[in-house]
Amino acid sequence: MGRKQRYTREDSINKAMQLFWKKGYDGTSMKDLEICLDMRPGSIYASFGNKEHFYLEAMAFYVQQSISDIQQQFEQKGFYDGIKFFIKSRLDDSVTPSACMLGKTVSDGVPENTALKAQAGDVLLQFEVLLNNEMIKAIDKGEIPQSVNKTLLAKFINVQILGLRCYAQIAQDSSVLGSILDESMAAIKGIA
Amino acid sequence: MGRKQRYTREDSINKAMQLFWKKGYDGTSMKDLEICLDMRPGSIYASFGNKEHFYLEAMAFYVQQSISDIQQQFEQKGFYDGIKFFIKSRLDDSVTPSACMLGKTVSDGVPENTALKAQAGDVLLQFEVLLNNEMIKAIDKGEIPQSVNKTLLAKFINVQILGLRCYAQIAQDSSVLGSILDESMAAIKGIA
DNA sequence: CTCGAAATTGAGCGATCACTCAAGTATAAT
DNA sequence: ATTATACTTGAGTGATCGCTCAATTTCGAG
Repeated sequence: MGRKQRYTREDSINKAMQLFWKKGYDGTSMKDLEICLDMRPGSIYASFGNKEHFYLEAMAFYVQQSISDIQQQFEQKGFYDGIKFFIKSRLDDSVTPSACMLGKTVSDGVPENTALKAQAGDVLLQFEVLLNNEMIKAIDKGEIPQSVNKTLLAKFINVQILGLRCYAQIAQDSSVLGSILDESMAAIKGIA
Repeated sequence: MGRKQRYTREDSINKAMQLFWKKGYDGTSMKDLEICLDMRPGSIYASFGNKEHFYLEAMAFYVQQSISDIQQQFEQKGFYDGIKFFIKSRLDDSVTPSACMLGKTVSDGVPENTALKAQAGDVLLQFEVLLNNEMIKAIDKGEIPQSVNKTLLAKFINVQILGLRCYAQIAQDSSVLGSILDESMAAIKGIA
């Protein structure tokens, strides 16, 4: 009994994620979301609580997608090339923002919304754990030497991703981005 | 004749810069600025036009300070150590944000305020010209080899700075930041 | 067809936003 | 003192903000 849902939750979160990602937390108004989702305020609040909670869900969705994507890259291409093509696909993508949503969230002003920054920061650090685990697999396969400082390398990779994806926003052509990425990859391999 | 100024322009811009830098464009309200500067809206608008123009001036002030600072570092410490200590002093500074104001501006949402992003992006690219010129001096001094790809190295350095300063916002302790910076510096020297 | 449950709606709330401008105040020359 | 000028003031503008909730619509079960 009861009325049918007009919207699937996942589709709404996906659309909201893209908007939040592009325009940021403060830059996205509820009115923007109403238009983007074709939902009225009452429906949005019934489904997602408030704006902050909605952003948290959107960010969690972003993370889920990113993680499943990079793990797929690792399976297909190994450690180094997995990282390389994960980054490359984001630098080349012209429909979604090139910058990392987590990096943007961490940098985004408003110390009032500490919960958003805290979650973004936490997830960024969790990503290093994922990298750590993948390095262990790569060591088993002999792709990278056992001597590598895994913790440091994971952080260095994070810095490269944040830097490249931030820089991609101002880079003129994508071929130069490819060259910088090559240097970053060389530096990553140099640590091992 | 006429009334004396209660505020010096430079001091007001400096205070506004710190606020904008910390809270971002959207995150900073005119009310925030009124309190921070101890000025009433009329005075602010008479002196600085509107919020967007004020931000542009604050960003220009930020750039001016950064440039004079890094050039001083270059003079005192040479090319590599100049860069290293320029970054290090920003990573360690606990009073101003560790993130680069230009990077934050470029990442900040709101595609409406394209002027802000455009200026931030332009200045970031101009910074590469400054690095280029400094490399030429360093080549003359024999600090770096003539064979270096100056354009690429300048962009790579930009990526390192943006990445490190973004990451600094989530890093727990500063000693690990120093280690990552060391790796970045090794990578920079590796390109030459 | 009736009725209760589930889902959606949108007018409208108080608060805050960027911004304006007529009025007030302090200064130096006359 | 008077006056012209430079500077500051803050109440108030309409617009937009995040958000609420009583009313409406749409469904399945009886």
